[in-house]
Amino acid sequence: MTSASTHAPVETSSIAAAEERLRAAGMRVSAARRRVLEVLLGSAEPLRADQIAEALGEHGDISSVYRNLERFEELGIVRHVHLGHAPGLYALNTGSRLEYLVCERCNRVQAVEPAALDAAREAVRTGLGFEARFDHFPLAGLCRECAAA
Amino acid sequence: MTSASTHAPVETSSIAAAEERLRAAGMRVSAARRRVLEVLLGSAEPLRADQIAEALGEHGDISSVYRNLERFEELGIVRHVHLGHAPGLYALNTGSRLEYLVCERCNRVQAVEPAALDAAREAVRTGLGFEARFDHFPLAGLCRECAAA
DNA sequence: ATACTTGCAAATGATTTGCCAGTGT
DNA sequence: ACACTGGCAAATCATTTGCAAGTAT
Repeated sequence: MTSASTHAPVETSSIAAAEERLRAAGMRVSAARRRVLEVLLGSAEPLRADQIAEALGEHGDISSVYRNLERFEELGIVRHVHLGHAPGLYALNTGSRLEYLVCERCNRVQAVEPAALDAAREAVRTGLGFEARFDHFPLAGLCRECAAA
Repeated sequence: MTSASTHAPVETSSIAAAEERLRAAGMRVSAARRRVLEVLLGSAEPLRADQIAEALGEHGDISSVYRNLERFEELGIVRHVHLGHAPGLYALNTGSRLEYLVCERCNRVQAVEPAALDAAREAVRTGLGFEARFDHFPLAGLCRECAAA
């Protein structure tokens, strides 16, 4: 693997691959960066920047966290989502990127495989020539329960 | 960004209706409120709170603008949209509510009639039991031009 | 050695809140 | 009169930036 491409998703759950990508980009592998990656890897769900900073302990500085998340994102190591009005949520960029539905009434978040929204995507593409994505900004509306009311 | 002051005839009907709603709710019809309504009525596109405050002139106070927009929204007189990362945009709540598409690459905003997204809405409803809405949070993705690249 | 990074403070942008004088009813 | 409002300052929340000291390579 000598690829110099920087935007292919990280196909691994290991930190080592991310570190290699950092070095390949001429960036340094610091303890703070390793810890951020560990925290993200250890979480089942996307996290807020302040949650990550807190998880880093006493030395968790939120501005450094934001800075590193931004750099990780430029390298394709990390992705973030905006669910409703809430602050951004960050996660490792694994191969399987989920898409999200958010209920505007109960605020419940539903994560689905992209295939679940392919029909809708196709409808938008054929109707408006627009390629819909629900992995950064979610699809908003009313969940089944709230729509009933 | 359209000029709020206009030489075109102002439709006072919707303002009058809004004022009536205010009175019905036990709220007062102040000069500041009337002016906010006039500014919104005079604009072809939704406006940011600071644009409204500026349009009010020297004594345009943004916190009052936010407070009044919030109250207007509770009464159904006004509604707001979040287009991408930008601040909220406010408009009078007319009968015809548009839905929005935002390109994540070029940030272009496309306003469409709800019918244009009915096929997509139907696909989401039948597939996931979710009632999609694109009038508060827009549909994000890539516009035709950006999708080509 | 020398960039790159960190941590802290301070700035920013959007929105909200506290307070009190002012005004609509 | 009286409660509701407006304006101003200050607070909040999420995020960004400046900078001096620290560290990876």
